[in-house]
Amino acid sequence: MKNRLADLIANAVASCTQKGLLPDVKLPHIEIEVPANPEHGDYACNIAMILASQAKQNPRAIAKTILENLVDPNGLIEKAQIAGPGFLNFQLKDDFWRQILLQIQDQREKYGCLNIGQGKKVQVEFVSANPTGPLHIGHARGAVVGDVLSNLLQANGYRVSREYYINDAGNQMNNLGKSVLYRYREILGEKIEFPENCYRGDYIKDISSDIINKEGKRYLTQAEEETVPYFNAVAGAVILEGIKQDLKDFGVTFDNYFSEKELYKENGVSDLLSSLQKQGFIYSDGETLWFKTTAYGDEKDRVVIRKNGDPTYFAADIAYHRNKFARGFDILIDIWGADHHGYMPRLWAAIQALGHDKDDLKIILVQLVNLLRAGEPVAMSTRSGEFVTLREVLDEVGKDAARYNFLMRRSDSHLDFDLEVAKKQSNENPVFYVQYAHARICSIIRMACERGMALPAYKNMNPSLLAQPEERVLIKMMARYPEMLEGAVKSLEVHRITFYLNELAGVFHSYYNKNKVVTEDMALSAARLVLVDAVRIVLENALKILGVNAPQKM
RNA sequence: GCGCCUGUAGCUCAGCUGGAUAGAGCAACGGACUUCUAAUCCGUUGGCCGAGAGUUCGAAUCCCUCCAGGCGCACCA
Repeated sequence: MKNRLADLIANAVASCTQKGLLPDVKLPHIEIEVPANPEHGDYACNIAMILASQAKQNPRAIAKTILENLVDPNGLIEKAQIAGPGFLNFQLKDDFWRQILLQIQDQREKYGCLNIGQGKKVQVEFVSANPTGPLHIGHARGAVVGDVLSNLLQANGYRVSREYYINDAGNQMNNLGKSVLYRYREILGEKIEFPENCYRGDYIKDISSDIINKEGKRYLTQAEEETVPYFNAVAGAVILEGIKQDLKDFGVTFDNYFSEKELYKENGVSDLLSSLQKQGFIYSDGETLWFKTTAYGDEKDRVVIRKNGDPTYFAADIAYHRNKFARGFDILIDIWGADHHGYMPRLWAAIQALGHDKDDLKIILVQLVNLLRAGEPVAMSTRSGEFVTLREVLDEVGKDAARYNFLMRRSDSHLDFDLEVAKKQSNENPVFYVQYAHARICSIIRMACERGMALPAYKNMNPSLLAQPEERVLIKMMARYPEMLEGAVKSLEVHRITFYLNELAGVFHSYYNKNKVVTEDMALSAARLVLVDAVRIVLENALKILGVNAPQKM
């Protein structure tokens, strides 16, 4: 829609320059926007003001020249005028707007989706929580953002792979094994003092008891160095299974779980280091190996091999990202908790050293979640075991409300998540507002069927009966859907979908309260049924991207 | 001390990448169910866009300087 108008204007400007009415100016990107004030028409363009300084002419005069040379072969434009400092305001023909309905009915679940990605391969890595404990509410936000972003890109022409990186090779796994062992001993009667770095949650006890039930007390006598690695493996596997199950119930699935351990097995880290060494990015200070990340703007160089000979987490992470690129992805997207932001410059430095563009790796920071219960903050810490798990949130507020809540803010703004509010089935909870709109439309269509009015095909209704101003507003709102999706894809901002949905649902509810869809007037009813069904389709399409259910009844 | 994020209505937040008179939701107040679902709608109240200077036709948006809050600044992950 916007694009077709932009083309007309571009042609008009070109023809003006050709005729010498305008100096030969460089044509800037033509911005078409939807004016906030409906009196300013359906679309507005600021081109005349942009050109004013280059052309050294009064913007209103330029606007006039452009309008005089505007050719509209398909008759889109009802009215065009110059306003304010030099805006071009356009009102499109009603017929043109009504064609949107045809398009929606025609494309159904595909309506709104554009082939922006053109088949590019993109990998989205998210969650990637250490398997040392169940997922908590902080992980949940990243999970939803990653999942919805993947859905969004997939719907718009990208080939998307979702991946979870399992940090199963670091110290924290040892601490996990130890924690299980200490609980094991404790249950079997020993008195234990827990070190600082051990995990205290009840899930550790469960794993310990389970080992006792299956294998008895034989690990009491075995040397700790032998037991811990085994307990690591057992606990890691149990916890990872739990994580997968929680995610699945949250509507989040992955194409691939990538193990850090596997990376080492395949010499990914040592290969990486030797190749960086050849390129001259590695130097030694006698005890440790350093990576010259300052060569690409990092504030200081980073250690890759420690004094004790072990590679750092960073070394493994570079190897991991090299591995990702080697798998043929055109774009990598990492979704991180905002507390890791300090890590970005060094990773960007690393991928540039590997010969990639900084833009090939997009990093989305998701701010931490302040968990509240009835306005009171809830303290959380994985080590102490005091946290609200994703499981508990799912059980308490449900999948749809939880997901929607995480999508109502830009990901880089802090989010207050109040359990009491989220589980209320009331107007404080916007997810129901949107779902209700969908259910209402389904209900109308059901009612129409009962009265013997099956949903008519678009071609069998008379679109010019949709003459109410609210109907025009609804149609314009639906016409904006593809534009909104495009913006969300380009900015990688999924919250825009939620805001759009709230607005669309609002416009519909308002229409519903003012106009009756199914009446004695068969022709009018048919037209309105097609209209509201189009709204239903758009709601359903958008909710599907959010991974939120679109109910037939509420 | 350095870096990143945030600061917009009483509260929680949008603001389409520089546009026209800054918008929603919640809260408060007043109205609308004999009606296709009142989980809804209609109306009213509410603003020095943290502060100051700058860039230009035009700034909540961009540059600079402050102020406040959050988060980082490991041979942890």
